[in-house]
Amino acid sequence: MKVVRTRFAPSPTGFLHVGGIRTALFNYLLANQRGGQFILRLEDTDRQRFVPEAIEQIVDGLAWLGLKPDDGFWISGGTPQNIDYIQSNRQKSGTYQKLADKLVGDGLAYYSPTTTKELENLRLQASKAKKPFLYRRVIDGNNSDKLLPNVPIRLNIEALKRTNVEWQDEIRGKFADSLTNIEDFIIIKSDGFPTYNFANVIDDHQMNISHIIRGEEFISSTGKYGLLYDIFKWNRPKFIHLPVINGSDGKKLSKRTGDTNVLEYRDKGYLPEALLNFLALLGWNPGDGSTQEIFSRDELVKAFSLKAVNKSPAIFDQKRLDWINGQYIRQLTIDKLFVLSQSFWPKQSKHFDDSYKKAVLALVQERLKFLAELPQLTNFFFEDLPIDHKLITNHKQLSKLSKDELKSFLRSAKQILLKSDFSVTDLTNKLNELLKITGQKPVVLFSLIRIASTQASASPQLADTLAVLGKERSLKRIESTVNEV
RNA sequence: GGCCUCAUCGUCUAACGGUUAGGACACCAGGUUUUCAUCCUGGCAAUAGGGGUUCGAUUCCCCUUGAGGUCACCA
Repeated sequence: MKVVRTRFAPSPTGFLHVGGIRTALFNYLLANQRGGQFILRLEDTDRQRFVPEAIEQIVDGLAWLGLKPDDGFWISGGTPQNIDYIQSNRQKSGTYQKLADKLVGDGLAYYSPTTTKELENLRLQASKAKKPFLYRRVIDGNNSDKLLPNVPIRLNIEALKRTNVEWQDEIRGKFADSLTNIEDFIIIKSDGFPTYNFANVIDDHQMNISHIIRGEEFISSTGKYGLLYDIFKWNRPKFIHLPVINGSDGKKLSKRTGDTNVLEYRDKGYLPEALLNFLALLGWNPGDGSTQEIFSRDELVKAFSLKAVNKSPAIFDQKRLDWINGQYIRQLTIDKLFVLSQSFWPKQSKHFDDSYKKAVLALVQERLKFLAELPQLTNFFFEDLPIDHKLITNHKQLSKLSKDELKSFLRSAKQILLKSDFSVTDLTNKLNELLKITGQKPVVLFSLIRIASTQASASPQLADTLAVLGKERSLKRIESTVNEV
């Protein structure tokens, strides 16, 4: 049985987005499930669009998600590793040129001197005539025999002496492309770099890749790759084309609809396991009738199967991601959550010790969807907010009360809380006593005390909140509200 | 336009050719002694349309429609 080797082969032209991560994830899952290897290769043959920072971003993104390759390019301690998995380095060593030369020698490829401008013209004419344009050797005329400098090399389709290519997709079945639809595509560009079409086939073969899992945008060019495998008499790997992930509008991901750098999810406080869980369920489902929604990394590895991968496109649903992330946050112990939350606390929290912060965290854990929400949910625990009169005037019941009534309730509250030891149980008892004494409903009294002690529109349970705030701070806030209300 | 892919609730999806078409997110309502949230209960909501095949079609076939991909010296 052949060893399973999958690869993720991004092009360093920009940041990694959710679609790329999902592709990486499925490659990772298959390799891990079959005890194989997951490889990272850098496809940097487009020198125009090359963005050096993208390399580090890709590695950072994968590292954050825990999708570390078993082999291939990586950066460790700032030092690039296995740089022979970078196509530009392989280009330098002549890997691609050698094979292209062989094809030229065999008459299966040729140097094509037709200029870009001439090409543009031909394409324009074809589109005017409503005919598809296909590049063929005759267009070059007699020039193609001469060895010219800085000229691209094209594959000679007619010299292949065949009419079609067949190939198989593991989840979509059989495909057959007529060669009348495949032009003499460029394999080596005029700058000497291979095109993706050429390099990916050579690399996948030389790197012993067994399964190619990539986006469905490659379906229409897979026939070309099949041709190349046949020309070189190489065994083909298995092809798997994943459905696209679209934005919330059902169209291609855009800035507005979720096309964000994965590192932004890290910076917003999404947990890598949650993002992975969410992405795994976009285009895949165990399909065994189970209704499981939350999968740990190990569970995904175990349950994953190519057979259960979907064919239809999925839409990126932020709310579902938030829900899954919330589930993961709730599963965490306070200590673990505390470690993860380090960079998300509001500024004023630096004046407080860890145990206080942990107590706060325990109260907000169940309402966090992502860690960046921490400041807005907890700021009143760390600083005395100015009195916000609207909290009372906009309140259904409180707005009906006079100032004197409000003051009197707050004074009673202060009096009775003064006698509390501020444990949650005692606070609960005292607050209940207060209800009896004043004869007020909880909705009135508790709302009032909550607003006075937090000045926030929402907070955790009253007794819990007061207990964490502590006696001194709570009473001081109630007192100042009495004065200003 | 040529070639190709896809089609179940708004969204992610389940359903050996036989189910009251299931679950989850979202939304709505109620409950858990205040709010927000969590949690619980309930509700709304789908097989794109038309033909076949079959005793029986979400499922198999064809057509239509719709959505998408691709037609680069980008990947």
